[in-house]
Amino acid sequence: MLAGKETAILKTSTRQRRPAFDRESGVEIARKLFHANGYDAVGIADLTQALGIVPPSLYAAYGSKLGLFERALKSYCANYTLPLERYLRPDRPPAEALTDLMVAAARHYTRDPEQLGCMITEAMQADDPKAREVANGFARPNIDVIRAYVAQHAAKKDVERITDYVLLNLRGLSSYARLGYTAKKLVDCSKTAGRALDAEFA
Amino acid sequence: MLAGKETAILKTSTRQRRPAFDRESGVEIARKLFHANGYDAVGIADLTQALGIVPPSLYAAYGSKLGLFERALKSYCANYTLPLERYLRPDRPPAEALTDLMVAAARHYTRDPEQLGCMITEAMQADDPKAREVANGFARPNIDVIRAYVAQHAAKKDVERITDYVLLNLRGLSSYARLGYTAKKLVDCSKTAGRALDAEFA
DNA sequence: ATTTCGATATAGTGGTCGCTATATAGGAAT
DNA sequence: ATTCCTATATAGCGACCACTATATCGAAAT
Repeated sequence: MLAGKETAILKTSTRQRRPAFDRESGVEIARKLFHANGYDAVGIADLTQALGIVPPSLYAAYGSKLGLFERALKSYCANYTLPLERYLRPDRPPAEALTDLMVAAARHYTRDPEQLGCMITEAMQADDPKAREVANGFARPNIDVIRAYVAQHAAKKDVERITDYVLLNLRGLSSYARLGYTAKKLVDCSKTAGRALDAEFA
Repeated sequence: MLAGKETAILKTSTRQRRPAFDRESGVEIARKLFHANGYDAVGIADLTQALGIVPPSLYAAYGSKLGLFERALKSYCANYTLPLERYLRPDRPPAEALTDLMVAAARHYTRDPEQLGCMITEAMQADDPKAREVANGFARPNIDVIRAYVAQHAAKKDVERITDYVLLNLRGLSSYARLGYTAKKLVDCSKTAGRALDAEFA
């Protein structure tokens, strides 16, 4: 290689060098972007611009777009999901607890107009198969918590059906939140959905 | 321009010319592709390959990707959606009719593993805003049919809430169908959802 | 003071996106 | 037979995609 002389042409005076950026706060910024727009719709350019860095820094820090997304989802799970246990206390009437959970989800999913819906739920529907897989991994523990709670209160043959029903409504709430439905409308939907649970657990 | 001579270099012997393609069957092929994969995930290259044509033919025939998608959705609405009127007969018990509708949707959305869910519902969640707008246009009449049916049987103050609940469950069914849930699971969800309607209309 | 090493910078990779400028083929009209 | 007109063909547009080869900077270690 005789590249030594050529590369020396680079002007050294105009190069601006920033201090190393904070990777944790970078994850938070990425989380907001991914939550607001979805995995597919957020590009590397969007991310680097929002983080105030250039692509190589992003790849050095997070490995790939998917790697950054995974960290963003992890942060979401740790700090921004509904506290399921707060609603699903083992001694509560189950229909009431599950209804409260859905009502809380309705409010949670519409809390911030730039963070509508459930980030995990929406990511499970991404076009990118790897992003879906990551999202499924984060969803599973939460699903298991709900199923385990239902299993404590329903006949064995009904557990899967009731769990599916609750999950399906949560997914509907997330989708409708993203479509712009108001908190009131979604809360009404949750309460209506709860009436089926009243009947199931009567 | 002195391009006359240069372009004469094109070999005229190897050019294969196909007969004009059938635009209506092209729409059907596109409908399947869009339904199976979603608007965003289907590219012009996928479409032209499936139709056996080259891009300029596609644009001459349909104007744009969005134009073709619009025709595909129109075909879907005309020939492949649930016949709402068949379930929502004005003289039926409303909880029964709406439950039947949801059960039928559960089966309909899982009928063909390559055409899972409702094409309109899914398109309303596309990343492309124009595709969403088109989908909303096709969704509205169907929503109105359901709302009008509910309005015939429920108190005025409950119409919107019950309609939203049914629509939210239909959306959930479509999403879960696409995630691979079996027809049986979705039918169970529909029946469970129906129990809320039993209570509402009691 | 010198070396080392990690994090930044510039600049660009090959690939795909939706879309089109231009030319040629073939049938219909004259 | 010549002229149109339409629908095809080749070839490629500029923009964006996720990602990276390479160089230089700056601080820590020696």
